[in-house]
Amino acid sequence: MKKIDILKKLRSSGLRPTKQRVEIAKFLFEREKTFHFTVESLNKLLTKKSASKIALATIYNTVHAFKTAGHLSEVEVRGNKTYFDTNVSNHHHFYDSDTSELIDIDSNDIIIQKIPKAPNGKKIKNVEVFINLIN
Amino acid sequence: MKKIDILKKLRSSGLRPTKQRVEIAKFLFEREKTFHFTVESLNKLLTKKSASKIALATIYNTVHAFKTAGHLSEVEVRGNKTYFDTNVSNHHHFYDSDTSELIDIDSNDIIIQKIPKAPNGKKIKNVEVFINLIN
DNA sequence: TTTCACTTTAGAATAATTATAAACTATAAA
DNA sequence: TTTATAGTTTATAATTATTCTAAAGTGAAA
Ligand SMILES: [Mn+2]
Ligand SMILES: [Mn+2]
Ligand SMILES: [Zn+2]
Ligand SMILES: [Zn+2]
Repeated sequence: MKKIDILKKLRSSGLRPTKQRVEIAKFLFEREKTFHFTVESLNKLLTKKSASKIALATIYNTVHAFKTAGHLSEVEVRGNKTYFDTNVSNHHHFYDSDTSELIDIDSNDIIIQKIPKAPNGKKIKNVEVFINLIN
Repeated sequence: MKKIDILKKLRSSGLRPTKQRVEIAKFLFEREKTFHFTVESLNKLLTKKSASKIALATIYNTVHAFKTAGHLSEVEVRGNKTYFDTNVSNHHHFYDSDTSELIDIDSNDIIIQKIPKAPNGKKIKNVEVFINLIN
């Protein structure tokens, strides 16, 4: 994904391409592989990488704006930090509690044969599988 | 589960059956169905139910002691609160984000046909399935 | 009974996140 | 181009969940 696409991506979702947003978006979206992060880890990586310092509040604002726009998803893992994911398609995860690392599993790599029906009046929105790892 | 069993349960895991622990244990374990809760919700329910007030720190201490003893498990759900579960066997969950409610799914009610192999050097500890619900 | 390690407790401390409100800026209109 | 303004950033305060601390209290072994 090139810079022009980043600008398009932001503009098309009603987000002004500010210096900060472009920098964060380039960091998050100009990569081959899926990226899982917390706001804290993203902040550290951005501080290390770039010259200009972005306020922590801006990173929170931006990550939430990207999530609302559908450019990031939120993943639930153990712990009290919120994890975000550049993979917004339906997929599953390995979770290595040793390193607190998430690894994507393609939706097609897990097949569920039997599943209970949803309770009274509710519908199934989606199914998420977590495979917890140990050494 | 009767009071004598509660005392046995506590003693057998090296926990002195103090007034507070017995009260919390009775509240948590003397019920037919599985119970999912946060420390905050447990605190509210205990305050409402009982005459004697238990300090919040004690509820945190006790819940963690019970978890360490294997009498409670921790469930990961969306949000930044920690959820606990009186069901300590291997099982899955429906999650109703509308009510923030967890519902147990028996391990046998979900059959996974295809699963990817664990990454290099890692082993699969367990597989957790979350079925997210909508109205 | 006495003793003491274990436990409870109030309050302080920490960690993650959100709110506030003033300064700044992208961009549409003039 | 300037100007106007709604959107954005930022430092800092506030909030929320949880853990820490250290003093007072207590269960149970001796
Ligand atoms: Mn979490
Ligand atoms: Mn959680
Ligand atoms: Zn992912
Ligand atoms: Zn459960």
